[in-house]
Amino acid sequence: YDLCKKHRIKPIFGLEAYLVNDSDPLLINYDRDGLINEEQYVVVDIETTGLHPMTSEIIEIGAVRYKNGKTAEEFHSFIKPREKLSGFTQKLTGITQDMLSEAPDVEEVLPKFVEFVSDSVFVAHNAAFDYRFLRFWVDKTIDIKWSVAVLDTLGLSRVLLKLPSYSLDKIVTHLGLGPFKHHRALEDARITASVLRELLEMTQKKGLQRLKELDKLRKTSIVKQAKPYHATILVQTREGLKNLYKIVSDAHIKYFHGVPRIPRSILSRHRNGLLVGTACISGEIIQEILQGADDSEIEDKLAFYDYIEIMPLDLLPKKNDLGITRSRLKDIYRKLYKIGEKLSIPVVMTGDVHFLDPEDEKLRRVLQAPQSSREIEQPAAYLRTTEEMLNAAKEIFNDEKTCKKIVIHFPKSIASSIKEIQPLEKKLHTPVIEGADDQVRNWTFQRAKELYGDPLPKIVEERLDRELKAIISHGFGVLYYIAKKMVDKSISDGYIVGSRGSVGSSLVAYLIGITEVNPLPPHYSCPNCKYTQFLIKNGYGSGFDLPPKQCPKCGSDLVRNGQDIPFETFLGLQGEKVPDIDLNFSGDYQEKAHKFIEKLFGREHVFRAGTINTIATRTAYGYVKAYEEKTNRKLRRAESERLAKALTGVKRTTGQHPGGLMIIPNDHEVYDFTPIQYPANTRNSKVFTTHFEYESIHDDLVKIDALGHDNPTFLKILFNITGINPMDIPMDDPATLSIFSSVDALGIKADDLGMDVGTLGIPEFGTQFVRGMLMETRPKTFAELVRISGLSHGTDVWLNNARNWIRSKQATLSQVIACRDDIMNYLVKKGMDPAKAFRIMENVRKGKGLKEEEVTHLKELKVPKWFIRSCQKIKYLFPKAHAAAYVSMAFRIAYFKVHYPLAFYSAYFTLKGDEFDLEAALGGLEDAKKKLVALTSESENSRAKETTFEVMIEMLLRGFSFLPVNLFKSDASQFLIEGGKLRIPFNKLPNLGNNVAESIVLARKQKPFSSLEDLSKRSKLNKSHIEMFKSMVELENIPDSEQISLF
DNA sequence: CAGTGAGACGGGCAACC
DNA sequence: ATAACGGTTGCCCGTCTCACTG
Repeated sequence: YDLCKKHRIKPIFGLEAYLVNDSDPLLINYDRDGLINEEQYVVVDIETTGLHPMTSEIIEIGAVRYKNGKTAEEFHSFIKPREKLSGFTQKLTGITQDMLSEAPDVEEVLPKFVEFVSDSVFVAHNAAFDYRFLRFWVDKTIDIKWSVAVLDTLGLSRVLLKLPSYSLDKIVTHLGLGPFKHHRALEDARITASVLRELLEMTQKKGLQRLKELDKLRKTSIVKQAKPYHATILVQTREGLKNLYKIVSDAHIKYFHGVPRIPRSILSRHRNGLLVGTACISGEIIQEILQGADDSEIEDKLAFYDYIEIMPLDLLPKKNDLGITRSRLKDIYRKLYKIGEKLSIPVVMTGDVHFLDPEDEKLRRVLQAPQSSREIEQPAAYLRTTEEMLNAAKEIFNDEKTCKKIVIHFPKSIASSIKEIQPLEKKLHTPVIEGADDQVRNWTFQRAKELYGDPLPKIVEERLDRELKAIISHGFGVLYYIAKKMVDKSISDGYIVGSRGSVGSSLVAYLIGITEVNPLPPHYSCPNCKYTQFLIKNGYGSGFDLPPKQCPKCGSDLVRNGQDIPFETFLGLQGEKVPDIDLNFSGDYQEKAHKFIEKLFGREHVFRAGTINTIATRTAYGYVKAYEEKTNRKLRRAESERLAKALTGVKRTTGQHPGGLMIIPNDHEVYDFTPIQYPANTRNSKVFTTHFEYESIHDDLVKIDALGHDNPTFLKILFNITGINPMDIPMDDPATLSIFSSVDALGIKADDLGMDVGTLGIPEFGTQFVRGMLMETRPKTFAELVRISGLSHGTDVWLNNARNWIRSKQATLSQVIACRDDIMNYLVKKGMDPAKAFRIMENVRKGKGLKEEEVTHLKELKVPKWFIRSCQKIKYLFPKAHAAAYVSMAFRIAYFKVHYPLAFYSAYFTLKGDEFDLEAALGGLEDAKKKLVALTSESENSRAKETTFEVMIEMLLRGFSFLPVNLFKSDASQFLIEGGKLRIPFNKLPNLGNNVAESIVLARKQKPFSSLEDLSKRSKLNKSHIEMFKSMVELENIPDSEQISLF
C-alpha cells in the first residue's frame, strides 16, 4: 500500500482463490415427488478413452435397472471408437481393440440407451461425469436434447459415510459388498447398484422418505473432498476487505486441505464488497465446459461471477493433461465472450501474472527442481504491457473493437468501480482494561513509599510524575497492568521472570515488579526507617558498586541499588515511541504465560504474531544446486549466483513469532486488521497466528513479547537444588565478581583451563569473543560488566570501534559508547537539544548512522572525532536497561558457579546439554581435552559443542566427575548430584529424546524394572534402544527376560 | 514380505529479540 | 591464527523404527 501510494498507483487488493463447490445438489433435474422406495433408478457406468467429452469417446456402456431394493433388467454394449485406443485405456479397462472392432457405432447404441433410461432416475458414481459425457454425445450424434433426473452415489456416500477416500472400490470394501472387476462398465454398474441400495437404506434410516429431501443431508465436510477451482477475488470496498479477511481465515482454519479452500457458501455469505472473476483454465467455468456442461448450465454458473476472465493462449502449456489444444481453448473463449455479452457480464483479458518478466520463468523451474524428477516447463505468466495483451487478444478475436473492449475498457470500468482502500490506519489501537491506569498508579506509589518513605524523595516523585503522565496519556497503562499480572502469575507458579529490552528504563516498571532493574541513580535506602541518599555524579555507575554502609539514622544495613538509566530510552521524550514490553519466561512456562494473556483479554483478542519463512541465501543455493543436478548441467558461477539471489525472499512456509502476541482491542475484531490461520497450516496446532507478519501490522496493534529464555529455568533448577532464592543473592559478592576477570575463585589454574577468566557457561559471558573482551578489560565493578554486556552485542560495536579507541587511549572503557543511553546522555551533556539527541540515539542504535548535518552539528558542539566515528559504525546497540537485566541474571548464575559448583554444572548440562558428549564425559579429563582439540579443527559449525566440552573440562578440573546412566538412578533429563558426582540422565543417550526418557522414569516409579524385557514392555524404548542400553547403561545385572523367574 | 504411514530424533535453517 | 553478537523459538527434512495391511 505504501509503495503504491508513493508511486501513485491505485492499489487493488485481492487474491487467487481455491474455490470449492459445497452447494452442488445431490440430485438434479428431479421435479417429481416420489418416495425413495418406489422410485425407479437406472444405475449407469461408462468406459471412455479420456476424461473430456470433447476430446474423448465412449467405448462401453453398462446399466442396471433398479427398483424397490432389487435389480432388474440390464443394458450392455461396447461402442466402436473412431480413433485408436491408447495403451493407457487398454491397461486401465482391460478392453482391447479387438473387443471393439465388431462393436456397433455410437449412433446406433445411444438411442437404445436413452430409451432404456427413459424417465428413470439416472444414477452413477460421480454422476456428472457419466451424464455429461452421454449427454454431449447424444447431442452430437443423434441430435436430441436429452435431460433426465440425476443422482450421484459419490455425493451421497460423502454425506453418509466417513471415509478417507470415496472411490468406488473403497466404498465397496467399506460396505462389505465383495470383490468386483473395476473399470468394466456392467460390473461397475451392478456394484454401484448395490452401493445405491445400501445408501438409500441409510437415508431411510435417517428418517427420509421422499427423494427430493435428499439435499437435507449435505454438510460442510464435502469441502475437503471436492476438487478446488481457481477463482479471482478483488476487494471493492473496506467492508469487502474485512469480508475477505474472514474468508481467508475460514479457508485456513476450517477448510484447509492441501490448500486453503474457500467454500462457495462462505464466499456467498461474505460477498459484500467483493468481486469474483472466473480465473484461468483451472477455474470452474472452463473446467465445467471441458467436462461437457452445456450453455444453459454455464449461464447458470456464471450468475455467481462478476466478470469473466480470458487469458492469452500462450499461457496454455503445449503439453497439458487436460487434453485441450489452443484452438479448442480459443473456441471456448469466443463462446464465453458471447455468453458474457448476452448476460451483461464484463469479459476481461487478464495475464495470470505470477512473475514480472518473461525470463523469470526460469526461476520457477529452479524452484520446482527439488520436488520434481524432471524439469517442468512454466507457462508465460509474466506481467504484460497493454500492447502485448492486445496482441494476445488478436489471436482470439478478429475485430479490434472486441480486443480493446476486453483489454482496456472493461478492465478500466472494473478498476474504477473499486474504491481506494487503506488497509491499516497506522495508528496504535491500544486495548482497554477498566481501571488499569489507576491500578498502575496505586501499585507504583504504594511500592515507592514502601521503599523510599512518605513523602517520597523529590527525585523519585518527579520521575514518577513524569513517567506516569507519559504512560497513561498514551494509553500504555494497560500494558504495564498486563505485564504485571503476567509476572505475578509466573512467580506465583514458581518461575521467576527475566526482564529484557528497555522496560528496565522505567521506574514505574521496577516498582510494580515487571523488571528487576532499578533505573534511579545509584543510591542508599534504609529498609527500616526509609532514609535515602542519592549519589548523583559521584563516579559510581551502579548502586551495586557502592560500599556497604549503615543507616546514619537507625543503624540498619542500607540497601544499595540504582543503575542510572534515563526513562526516555523506553518511551521517547514525549512518550511518542511505542514501547516494547518484552519479558523472558522460562521456556517451560512460556506456553502457560501465553494462555494466561488469552484468558485476560479473551481468546478472540489475542493471537500469536505470524511469521513468513522465506528462502534465504543458504536455501537458495540449495535450490540452484538441486536444479543443476536434476537437469544435469553445470551453471556458470555468475548464473548460479544470479539465480540464488533472485530466489531469496520467496515465501516457503509460515510460522510463529518466538513470543509475540498481538492484542486486539475489545471494540475491534481481528478481521479489522488481519486474517488469522494456523502456523505452517498444521491443523492440530494449539495456536492461531496472524496471517500477516508482525512487521506489517505493528503500527496498528500492540504486541506483548512473552519470550522463552533459559535464564529463568536455569535459576529455578539452581533454586530447587540449593534452596537458595536467586533474588536474595548479594549483588556485590566479590568472589562472584572476580570470575569475570580471573579463574582463581574457581580453585583452578588458568594454564590448565587454557584461559584466565572464569565465565565459561555464564550466559552472554562465556563465548570466546566475550571472554576475550573480559581478558582485555578486566572489569572490576558491576557497572563495568554492564558496559561489557553492551559492547559485546552487535557488529562493529567493540571490534573496529570501541576497542580501538581504548587501545589508542582516545577514550576509556567508561567513556566509549556501550549502550544507546550513552549517546543521548552524552549529547545532552554536550548541550544538544534533547529531542535531537534522542533522534540520533534512535538512528545510531538501528545502524542508520549519522546524517551529514548531524555530523556538522556534532562538530560544532566539540564532540570528539572518535565519538562521531563510533556512531557511524554501530550496527545495533543494546539499551542499558537490557544490559543491566542480563548482567543481573548472569551474576546470579555466576554466584552459584562459584559457591555451589555441582548445582551449577548440573543445571548447565541439564539445560544446555544438547551437545553433551557422553563418552567424553565418562572418559575423563585427558580424553575430553583430546576430543575438544579434534573438534576445533573439524568444522566451523561446532561452536556450541566446543563450549559444552570446555565447561565439561572445567568441571573435571575442579575435581568433579560424571556417573554413567543408570537404569535405577538416572533421571529423565536432569543431571542428579550423587556425592561429588553428576549422574547422567537418560536423554543424553544417543537417539533417545525427552519423550522416551520420561516414559522410562514414569514406568520405574510405578514398579522397578525386573528385566530388560519388562523395561522394553513398559517404556517407549525400541529394540535399538535396548541394544544400546546393554552397552552404555548400568543395568545392575537385571536379567534379559522374565523367564528365569518362572523356573 | 514389501509397502505405507506415523512418530521420534537430530541437524540445518530462518525469524526474531 | 583469526574473527567473532548471543540466544531463543519454530519449521522442514532425512533417517530410523515399528505397527499395520494385503
